[in-house]
Order: sequence, then C-alpha cells, then structure tokens
Amino acid sequence: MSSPTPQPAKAATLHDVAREAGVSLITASRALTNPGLVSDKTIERVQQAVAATGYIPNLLAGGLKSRRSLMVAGLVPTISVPQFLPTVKALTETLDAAGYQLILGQSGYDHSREEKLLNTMLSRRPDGIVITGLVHSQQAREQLSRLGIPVVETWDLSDRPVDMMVGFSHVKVGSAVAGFFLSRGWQRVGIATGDDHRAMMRHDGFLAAIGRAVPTAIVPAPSSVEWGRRAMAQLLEKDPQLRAVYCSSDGFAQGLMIEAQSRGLRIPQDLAVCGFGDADFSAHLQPSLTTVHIDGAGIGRIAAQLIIDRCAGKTIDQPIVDVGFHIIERQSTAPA
Amino acid sequence: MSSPTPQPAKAATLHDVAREAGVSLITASRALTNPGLVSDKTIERVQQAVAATGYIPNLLAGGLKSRRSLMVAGLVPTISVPQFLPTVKALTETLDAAGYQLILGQSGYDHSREEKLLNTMLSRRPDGIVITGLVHSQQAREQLSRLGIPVVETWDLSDRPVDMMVGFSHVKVGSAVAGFFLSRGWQRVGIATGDDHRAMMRHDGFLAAIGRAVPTAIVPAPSSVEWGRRAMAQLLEKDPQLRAVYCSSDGFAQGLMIEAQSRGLRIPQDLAVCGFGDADFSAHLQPSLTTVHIDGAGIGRIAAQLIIDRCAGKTIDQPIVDVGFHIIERQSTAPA
DNA sequence: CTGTTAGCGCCTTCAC
DNA sequence: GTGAAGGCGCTAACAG
Repeated sequence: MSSPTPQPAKAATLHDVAREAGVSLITASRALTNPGLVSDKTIERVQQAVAATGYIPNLLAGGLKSRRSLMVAGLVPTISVPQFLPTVKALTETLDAAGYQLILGQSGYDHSREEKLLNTMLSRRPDGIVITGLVHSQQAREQLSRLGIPVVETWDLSDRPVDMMVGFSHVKVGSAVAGFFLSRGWQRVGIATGDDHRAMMRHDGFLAAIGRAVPTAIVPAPSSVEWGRRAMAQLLEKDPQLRAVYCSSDGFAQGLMIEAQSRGLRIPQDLAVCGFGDADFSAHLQPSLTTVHIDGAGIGRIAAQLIIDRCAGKTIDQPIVDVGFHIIERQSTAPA
Repeated sequence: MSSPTPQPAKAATLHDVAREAGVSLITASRALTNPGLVSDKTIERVQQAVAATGYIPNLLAGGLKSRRSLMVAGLVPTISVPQFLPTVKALTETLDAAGYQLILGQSGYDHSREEKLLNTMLSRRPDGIVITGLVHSQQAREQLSRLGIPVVETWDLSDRPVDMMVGFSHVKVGSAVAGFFLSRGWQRVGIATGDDHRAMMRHDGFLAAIGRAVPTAIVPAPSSVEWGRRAMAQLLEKDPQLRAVYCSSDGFAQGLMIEAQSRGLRIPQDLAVCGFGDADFSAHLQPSLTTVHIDGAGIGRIAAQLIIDRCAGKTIDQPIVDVGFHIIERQSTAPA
C-alpha cells in the first residue's frame, strides 16, 4: 500500500479474482466463460471480484491452452482501395459480434509478399483466415490445408478452393458488360483496367464476349481517378471515335469521364462509360455512372459466418458461395 | 507414417525443431530470436530443422512469458470513411516493418462503445494502442494510464493527453477556412458538417472566426456524397444567396457541388466550396475542389513509431506532435 | 455445482 | 556458447 513505485500496478489475474471472490481459480474461470456451469450466487461474487480488482481477461493465455485465439486474420491487397471497405467492415462487425477480432494484413498486389505475410499471420495462430482473392502460391495452399485452419477466399471463385469461397465470377462480369454494350449496338468499344488479377479476369471475359481485340489501357493497380484521366487520353489516341468504354473501378471511371468531358465529349451521347463496384458516389456523378454492383458487405458477412460456423464445429453444406453481381444502368450508358 | 488420420498434423513446436536439430529447446529459441548468442553452425542447423518441420513460431505462447504480444490495437470510428485510410495503411506498414501486427477495432461514432471495445482490445494484451480521436471516457482514460501501456491519440490535439498524441487543431482548421473565406470578401457563408466530435470542433472554430451564426446543415457522421446533396438543399433554403460553404469532408463537398450545379449554380462564380481531407479525387473534380490537406499517412507513421520507440524503452522527447494542416486552393474557391 | 491436476509453447533466470 | 528448471495466465480433463 505504501509502495512509492509509480510504475503500473501488475495487472490483476484470474488468480486475484478467485481469491477476492473466495472461490477456486477454475470456478472463477467458468463463471466468466461458461456461466451455465456455476451457481448464480457464485457468478455474482466473481463479477464483484472482477469489478473490485479491475480484472481484464488475458485471451493470449486462455488461447494457449484452449487452442482458440478468437482471432481471424484478414488479408487485403491494400486497405486504401475503397472497394473492399464494405467487406472489411462487415467482416469486423460480424466477427466482433461472435467474440472474434480481426487482425489486418496488407499483401500488396504482389503475390510474392503473400507467403511471407501469411506466415506472419499464422504465427498468431488465428482461428480462421479470410483472404481477398485466391491463394496463388502453391506452397501457401499446401501449408494452409495441412494446418487445417478454416480459410475463406473471397471476391473471386475458382473450382480449386483451398477450403471455402465467397465471391463471383469476374469473367462473367466482363462478358456481361460486353454483352450489355453490344445490346446497345455499340461496336467501337474499349477497356481501361488495373493490372491486378481480378480486373484482368474481367478484361478477359470482356474480350472473349466481344470476340476481338479492342483498344485497351492498362494501369497499375490500384487504379484511381488520376489514372483514369490518363487512361482516357490513351484510349482516345487509339480510337478517337470510341463509343463505349468499360473501366475496372468506379473511381477510375470517374477519371475517364472527367477527361472525356474536359475534351468536349458528351457522356453518354458521344461516349458511354461503365464502371465496376458501385461506389457510394457513382449514383451522384453527372451523369450518374452505370456500374456493376457487388454485395461487398454480404461477402464479408458470409465469410465471417463461415469461419464462425466452422470454428463452432458445424458442418458447412455450402462451402462455395456465389454472391453474383448485377449491372446497374444509369445515365452514363443511356441509349442515344 | 501409416497413420490414416486425415486430420491436420499437430503443428510443429520449438520442441520438435530442437530435437530435429539436436540441440536443446532454449538454444533453438535463441537461434531464432537472438542469433547473436548462438554459434553460426548451430543457427544453420536450427534453420534447417525449421524448414524440415515446417515450424511456425507461436507468438501467443512467446508473448505470455515475455509480456510482449507484438500486437498494436488500432481503433477507428469506422473503417468505411476513406479519410482515415492513409493513416491505417501507414500504421499497418510501419508496424509490420517492426514486427508488430495491427488489430483493428471499429468504435463507431458512439462514445459509449469506446469503453467496451477498449476492454475487448486490452484482453489481447496489445503492446500499444492507437486511437483515432481522443479518449473521452474518464474511466477509460484512468484505466489506460493505470495499465501503463503506450497510447497514442491521433487526428486531434488537446492539452490533456492520456499518453501521446499526433494530430492537429480542428478549431484552427475551422478558423483558417473562415479566414480564407473572409479574405475573399465572402460574407454570406455557410457550413455543412457531420455531427462527429472533430467535425464539430472545426465548425466551432469556423463560427468563432466568422463571429456570428451562419446557415448550417448538420448531418449524421460519416457524411457522404448523398448527404451532401441534401445538405446543399437545406442551406439554399436557409439562404438562396449563399456565397461560400465549408464542408466537413471532400466526399460531402462533392455532394454539395453536384446539388448546386444541378440547380444551375456555377461554382465558384455563384457559390464557392471548400472541403476537408484532400481526397484523391478532389483535384480532379470539375471544378477542382479547394480543401484542407492533412498528412494522414504521416499521422499513422509517427503514431506507429512512437509506439515502437516506447516499446523499445526509448524516451520520447516529443510525446505531442502537431502535424498541422494547410489549405489547398483550387478552382472551387477561385476569386470572382 | 465445485475443485485438483497438469499442462498449452515459449522465454526468463540462473547455472555450467 | 549452451543447458535445466520454472513459470507466464489460463483452461481441458478428470474427479468429487
């Protein structure tokens, strides 16, 4: 009591709580984590002891024994692309509600970092892993399945999941947009895309549906408004008569529209534009932007639930979930 | 070898590595975390054993004894407001480079959740905490200082830090924008703002510098393009002759511009607009948006470094860092 | 419903 | 340079 040390008091442990409450260690433990096994009177005494001691559980210690860290690793290419934000948000919230915490990792758009980051994450012993995109490294794939930890690959689909998947087909998105352009009668079409794997899959689907090469501008991911302006300039150089262009993100599309408009082109009368992602601003641009809507929050919610269910020992009847997509037609692609 | 169990092989522990390498447990430990204490030959043997066993360190276990979790808790109001993204990104990257991992928490814009979230985070025994904004709850403040864990409050300044601070004065931002408007000779000014604490501080600074009440639109945080359109409508109802308006974010300002333009107002000739945050698109809007630039990435970097240094036992000579701000003048506030 | 025992995997402390 | 004990804080597995 008379200790003059200003240093932080050693944090209370469950031991202190148990002593304060006059019960054994394990009873205190159960009162907090499994109250069904303990009498109401005891629970109350323990809770009072918790308040009195200022006890904060140490999940690290508990996790060591129980082999449940209550953490889930989330890997995104980069946090600064708004596209994945609703997913990260829903992931965090759904996990939080179930007592799990998200630890965030940025893999960059470079696959070589993927393996290293994964190892860093694994050393935290997460109860699950949610990855934006597919796991590409074969070594990482094997390691993950060997470890047997729940993995959800998101924002894409393939027939070779590491474990579980929540996403949609980027190839189909590309061909759907191409089909939409063709249905409008637009033949002189172009594409502006970031160079990341998923955007390139959409690019491939677009080309396949068009059936021939088209003017293309490829920029380093993540694409941006600024890159959009440059991409538009490039495309108009390749074909000044371009009638419609598909862009790999809405911010990117906004940049193309700005550049086109600043060159006196009218959208959609002279040039139609379609984006991807349905950003919050897209409906409010002038003209409003036609885009492909993805339920990003849904992806996060479902991915989290898959992890939670798997950790709870439930069997997953549908380990691969296709959330689909749909084209939202707005003014930027209105018929002439 | 002939075990038919398809279940995950029990992950290798340091014990397995040591046996494989023919050294004791502790030598294996040192070879990995403190190679200076071990002979080169031993290090190599251990590293081979690591590769052979597929060993992944268990930081949970190590942290239990060493009392260093190598995790830092990061609290943001919500991940989905782009404003804090550069901070989160820089934070993640700087911490990662020093071997720390960020665990992300969303406190919402509701202070009551702050305490609960903080407790959840503390149960992971983070080595540091970075908070967006100030810690408001008195109980939380006391708890944090009692625990003695490094805390950085960011994106704001006050004279009563829990521990360390990296930010700038929102009141000064507000008065600077007001001063800028007045220097242009604009008297009929208005303000559109989200209702979060920091935006309201800017609001207060703005009003104080103007010296009287002005038409105001307050929307629930986080503000958005859509809220911007509504806010503009409200403001024009209050004063159809409004000459200049200050908005609490750039996306929000974009919404105001869109609404104003759709009503036939010319920006900046009829109405000038200033935003806050210098989003990536702001320079590219038509007209380009005048805004207040904050070095968000710098805040993240400095906050991470403060935590890292403190954990390394270094004394911090400057625990309160003012990163300042500056107004970026663009077309949306060009003089008549 | 409650308690005892025995670790989880690693690192600190002390010895050699 | 290396090793042997002991314990970080908690919880599974068994008793009673």
